[in-house]
Amino acid sequence: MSPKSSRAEARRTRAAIVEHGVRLASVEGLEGLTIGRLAADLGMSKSGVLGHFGSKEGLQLAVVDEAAEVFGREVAQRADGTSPGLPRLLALCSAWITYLDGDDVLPGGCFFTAAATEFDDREGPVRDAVTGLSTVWQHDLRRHVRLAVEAGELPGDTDADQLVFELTGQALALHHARRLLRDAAAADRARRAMARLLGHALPSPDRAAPRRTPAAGR
Amino acid sequence: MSPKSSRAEARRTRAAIVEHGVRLASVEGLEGLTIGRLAADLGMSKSGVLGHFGSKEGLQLAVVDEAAEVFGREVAQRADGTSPGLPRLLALCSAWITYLDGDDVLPGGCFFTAAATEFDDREGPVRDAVTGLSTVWQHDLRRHVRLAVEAGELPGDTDADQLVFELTGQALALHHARRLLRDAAAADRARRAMARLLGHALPSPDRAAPRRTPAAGR
DNA sequence: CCTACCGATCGGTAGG
DNA sequence: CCTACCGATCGGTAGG
Repeated sequence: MSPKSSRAEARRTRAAIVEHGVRLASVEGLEGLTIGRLAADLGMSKSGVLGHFGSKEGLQLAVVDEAAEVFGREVAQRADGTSPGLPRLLALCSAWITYLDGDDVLPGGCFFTAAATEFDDREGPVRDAVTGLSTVWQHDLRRHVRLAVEAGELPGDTDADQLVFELTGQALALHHARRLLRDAAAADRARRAMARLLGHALPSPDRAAPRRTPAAGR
Repeated sequence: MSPKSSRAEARRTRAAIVEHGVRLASVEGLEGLTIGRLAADLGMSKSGVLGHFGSKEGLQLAVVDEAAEVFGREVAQRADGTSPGLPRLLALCSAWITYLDGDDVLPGGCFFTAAATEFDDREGPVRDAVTGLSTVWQHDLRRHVRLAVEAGELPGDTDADQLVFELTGQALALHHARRLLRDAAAADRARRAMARLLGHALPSPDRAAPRRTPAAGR
């Protein structure tokens, strides 16, 4: 009866499931995410939810994809207007800290930090997806470290892998201090640590991703 | 019929449950740890297991306590023979890295790294226990940082909280790289990062905790 | 420490 | 997308 495409409606339903799923999973974990809870929250039947994914593992994989989109939107894309190399690296780290410190994106904080420890002892497609996205992010950071070295913005003897390892450590320490220990100073500590590692101050959170030239600024 | 004290037997049974529980929880998580699985693995009935703890939460708390003992034995106590201040700090960090890098202590790696992200969004006694033990460990490290500063072994303007934050980050980065990404170079990276933060090389893993003076060495 | 049991919920299927 | 259902397992209790 409805003139609207049922496929479009199905797509929207699926999107709603996945969006709520990533929120639930950020709190309860990917394994603690249940089809029944998801169905109840969305006013659907369990089989209505499951039909979009085939199995719980299919649902988990869709949620990991959605989490990657959230991370891309909240971190990677916020540095889009900056030049490759050190400026991009500083903008990425600043956005990363803002994302990890914030309460407004996902209720349980960074999905990947939680999924990493939850799945590091398992095998299978979900673990592989989490690992793959972590690797992509590290490669992204390393690429800009190398560009910064080539441009003379970082010392010539910089060990790119080591630097990315240590930056990642500060992000993980921020998650730990902010969410487990509820330390409000954690973001400042991470910011200071990363700035020292990079030899340059990080841009302030509010202006992390200027889309135009600084001439437009105050 | 048995002349042995049934209380002593009950204590041994409880210890066996808790020891296996911490191993299971290091892999499956504290929430993924189930009474039924524990009972099956130990050849007991579920109620036989549950009787020792009253509830799943009681079991979880006992497992957290056991994990603290494992950490104390594998890390803190390995530095017992060193002098307070910088030598202790270096020995603690070296033992910490060895523990995080190893596969021989718990099958799922460091219990607390996993429990921290699993429980940071929950409330209740289990979360409080995990948080408390993390805090105690950080205070322990900070104490030796301060002693090192007072002894002139670290610069006078050292920010002890900041240094502990950054050391923790390297430990977390090691867990992430070693267990999720299966990077065999992770321990070396953490070792290098911590050595730079402390301005001194870490003692080698095998001699992390000499009980006597170096004169006894080779 | 056991057997026997409880209601609730799990992931998933049949059939529409 | 639904109802109706499946066997398995969850944490926990009664009673011994």
